[in-house]
Amino acid sequence: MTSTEAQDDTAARSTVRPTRQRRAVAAALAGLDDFRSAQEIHDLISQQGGSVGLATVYRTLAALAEAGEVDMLRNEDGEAVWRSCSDAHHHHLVCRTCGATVEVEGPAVERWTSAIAREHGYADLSHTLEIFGTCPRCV
Amino acid sequence: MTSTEAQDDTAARSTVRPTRQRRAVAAALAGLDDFRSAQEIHDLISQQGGSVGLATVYRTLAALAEAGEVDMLRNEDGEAVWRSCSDAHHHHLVCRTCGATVEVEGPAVERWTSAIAREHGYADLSHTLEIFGTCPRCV
DNA sequence: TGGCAGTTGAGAATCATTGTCAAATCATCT
DNA sequence: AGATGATTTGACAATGATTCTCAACTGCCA
Ligand SMILES: [Zn+2]
Ligand SMILES: [Zn+2]
Ligand SMILES: [Zn+2]
Ligand SMILES: [Zn+2]
Repeated sequence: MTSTEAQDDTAARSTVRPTRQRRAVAAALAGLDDFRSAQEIHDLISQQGGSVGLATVYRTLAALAEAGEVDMLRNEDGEAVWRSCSDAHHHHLVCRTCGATVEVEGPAVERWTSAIAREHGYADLSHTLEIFGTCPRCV
Repeated sequence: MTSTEAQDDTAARSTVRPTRQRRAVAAALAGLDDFRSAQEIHDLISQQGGSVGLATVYRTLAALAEAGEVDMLRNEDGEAVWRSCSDAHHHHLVCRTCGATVEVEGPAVERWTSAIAREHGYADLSHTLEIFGTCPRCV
């Protein structure tokens, strides 16, 4: 996950309805512990008898990520994958085979990145830090 | 950049010719200090009177990255961008506006990621760590 | 100079992601 | 309930980056 959060959203007036589709996506994510692509989440919902358009899955995932409800990162192939995580800022140790994830925290790393960036005069920071590997179950 | 390097390449017999196209791509990279997309590098070569097919630019960049000659990372939009860097393993502080880059090293971070991963039984590791921001010149 | 593996480029093909827009839903107010 | 207006959805088109295809071309070396 990145460290910058989109907060403003000038049109803070708009209602966000908890529709059947959005509940389905949220439920699918809640039932998972791994990072999954939009396509996989879409398929999962279908397999469970649900029916949500792929575009809606993308829109919902984007909204959830925007709201900080889920984390999105790009796997080694550049594809976006999502997962519902804890609230606190953290990073991930992800199995590149099955997506199994471990949330990790590194206060020292956070401080280090800020210091480095500031030192070089960079502002409006964000950072990505993900560890990929093969989990014990995937040999 | 990631920490794993592709080494084997079973067909280690193949010759790698220093063609006009490959030289053009290498030269373009040498004349840059920022991370750029394949398209940008392609355009740059064209502007300087050169002519190299976009597919060849992609192929050459992939080969150079494979050989460790250049670093490839994905910007916040998920696009792949390349840059010729120093040999040692390092990470980057990148301006999300102009691509201006500062190479950074963090031995402590390297140790930390390895420890965390090992601790959870993950093998065959690699990691990504990039810091994005707005450089001094881009306000 | 011939032969050939390695290379190239134009264009098609993939594929993830986003845009379009009419139809469907929902919330609210008579 | 019925009307009304905003929000949401989904089928499908459109993008855009990256890869694939394959016939033509080239660098190398006997
Ligand atoms: Zn696994
Ligand atoms: Zn962090
Ligand atoms: Zn800049
Ligand atoms: Zn590192």
